Amino acid sequence: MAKDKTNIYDVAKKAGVGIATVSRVINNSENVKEETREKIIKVMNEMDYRPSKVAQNLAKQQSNAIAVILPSFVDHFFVEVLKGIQDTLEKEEIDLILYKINVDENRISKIMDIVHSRKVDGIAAVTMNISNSNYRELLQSEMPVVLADEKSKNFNSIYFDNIKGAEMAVDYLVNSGHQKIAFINGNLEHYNAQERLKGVEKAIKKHQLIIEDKYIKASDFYTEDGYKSMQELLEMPQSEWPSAVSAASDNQAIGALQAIEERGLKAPDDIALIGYDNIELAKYLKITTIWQPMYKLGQLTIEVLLKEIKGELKERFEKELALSLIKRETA
Amino acid sequence: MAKDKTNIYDVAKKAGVGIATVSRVINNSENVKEETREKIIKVMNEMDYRPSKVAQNLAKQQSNAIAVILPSFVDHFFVEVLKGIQDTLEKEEIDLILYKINVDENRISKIMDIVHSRKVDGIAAVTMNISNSNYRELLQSEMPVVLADEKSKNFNSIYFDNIKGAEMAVDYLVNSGHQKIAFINGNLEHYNAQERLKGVEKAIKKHQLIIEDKYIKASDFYTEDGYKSMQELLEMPQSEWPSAVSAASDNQAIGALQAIEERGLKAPDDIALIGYDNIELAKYLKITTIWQPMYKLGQLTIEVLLKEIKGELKERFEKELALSLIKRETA
DNA sequence: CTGTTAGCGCGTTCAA
DNA sequence: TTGAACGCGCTAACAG
Repeated sequence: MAKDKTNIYDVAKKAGVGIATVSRVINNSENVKEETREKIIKVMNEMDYRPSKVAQNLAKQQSNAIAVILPSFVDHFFVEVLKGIQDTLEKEEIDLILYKINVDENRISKIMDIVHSRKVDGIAAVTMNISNSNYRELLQSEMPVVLADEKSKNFNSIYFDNIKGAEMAVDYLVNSGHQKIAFINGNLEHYNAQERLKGVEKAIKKHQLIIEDKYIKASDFYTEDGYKSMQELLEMPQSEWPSAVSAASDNQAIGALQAIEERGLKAPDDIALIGYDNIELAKYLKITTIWQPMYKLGQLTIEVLLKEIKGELKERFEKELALSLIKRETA
Repeated sequence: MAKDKTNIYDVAKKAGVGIATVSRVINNSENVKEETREKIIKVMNEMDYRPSKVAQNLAKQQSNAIAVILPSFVDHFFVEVLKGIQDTLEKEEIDLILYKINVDENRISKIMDIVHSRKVDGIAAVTMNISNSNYRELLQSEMPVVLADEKSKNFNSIYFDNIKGAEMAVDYLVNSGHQKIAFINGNLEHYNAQERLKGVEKAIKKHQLIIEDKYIKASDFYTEDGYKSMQELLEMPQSEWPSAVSAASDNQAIGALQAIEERGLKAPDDIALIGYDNIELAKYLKITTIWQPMYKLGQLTIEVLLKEIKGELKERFEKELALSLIKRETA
């Protein structure tokens, strides 16, 4: 195979200098005579030469790229986080390699694959629940890591208080006069779902109410899950219907809303409904919800990761992002 | 800096073989005695060795990664395309590097940066309007490229018929009895917007109607643009209001819907509204729209790109994906 | 200021 | 079946 890409030797030869000097101008080193620099730049342009990132990576032992690991591309929550990530990354000259790891896969193992590939300088893992697994290997690898949407004592982490969020939702419903409240939760394998259940129970207890098991649903965080759960609720005799429903995600709330409207009912008149996340859809569907600042989560995650990569982070970073209730029309 | 990563030499030494043999088992070469292979695998596991992708890339002159270039992370259109891309890529062991190129940037130049970086084996460029620019350099680079949402005679391309789509929308409105139709277009710098305008004009002419300039708006494809355009329309005397509006994107349609409802009006009773794209939001907001199969676009794009990379594509690939009208409640 | 040389970690002939 | 040696393209001492 004839070599077709011009390399640093070609440039050096044509410019009549050594490759080190060419390398110096590539890397904007100070110690190059202005005259020489200009000449080399001229030659590089003539030959349309650009250094091979791959070779640079190998030599420098760094890649100018980070990995972003997501559990899903479907969920608007993650899309919003991704926006924050991308916008922040755009300012730097750093590539974004996107990985999706499904819930049923061995997360740590997959992440270690990424670590060992040397393709990235750091990893942002979103909602990966690493902390409960055998993360030692990852820790020891000394790869810069930031966990987003997950609290951790061992890694940098930026997270929300799920207990508080769920509690806020129920508080709001109770303060609006509701007593019979149902909770449509996500999959309890998710730590976030467990926490939110705790928050609901805490609030219920605080208000000296009780919540029967039949009012607690748990499937997954998606729209269809919310739809089904709401249907089940509405299949009960009307006298047993909850007067308000709290969903663990806006996606579920949207599904629930569908189920409500299909019955000819309305939120909040017949059944009040509150979501969780504040995805864009919630705004247009006017769903009252708990706002998790996802964009900011992505933004901050990258800022911290970049600092860690540059060695500017002196100690483990840990931060809780504040939640807030967005009052709209469904509750 | 002490070397901390175990490399192929470490493995070879510990296993008492040459690095070539280790390399052979890494790459599943046939010509290795079973006994030797097992021993090497054992050692690799013990040392938790994994080959450096970067070094492999440099040696093999390929990267097992592709670039996906998008104009935006915000737009649901692109998110949907991205889903199709990711799902298709997931089956292969190929990394996805995401690039965003803004409209005001020199696209070809940016793309050539990616080409020369050697970080990817192929490029999927979505809605990049490469064909009108000076693409020769890209063509000559022989980098596998697929253009998505853009028709091209020089690159593999998968696209929609924008003229037909806009025409379908207007046809539908006219057939529903509307005569005074407004068109909220995207930025005319986009080829797609130009085409859609043509489609509208074609349909109007076909039905022997006329469309006054004041009924043709052009800003950008986003929600706020649709909102503003609709506001302008509604600022005219009520007698001059269009009875139906066709928007060039669902985002615009959503904004337009907002403007309509804020005035206490309803679609379709007061003003009929049809969108374009069929993003998820449109479904929940019950917006009648023209469906561009975005997911399929992403899927097919990657399939073609992978074939091209593998050298299985004998000739330039070109395909138009069919549009369809999704009737819902706003028109 | 500049050139030589030795890596970076792996793939791949070419002999053996 | 195997191993030695060279090449991939570039960076980083080191010497000059």
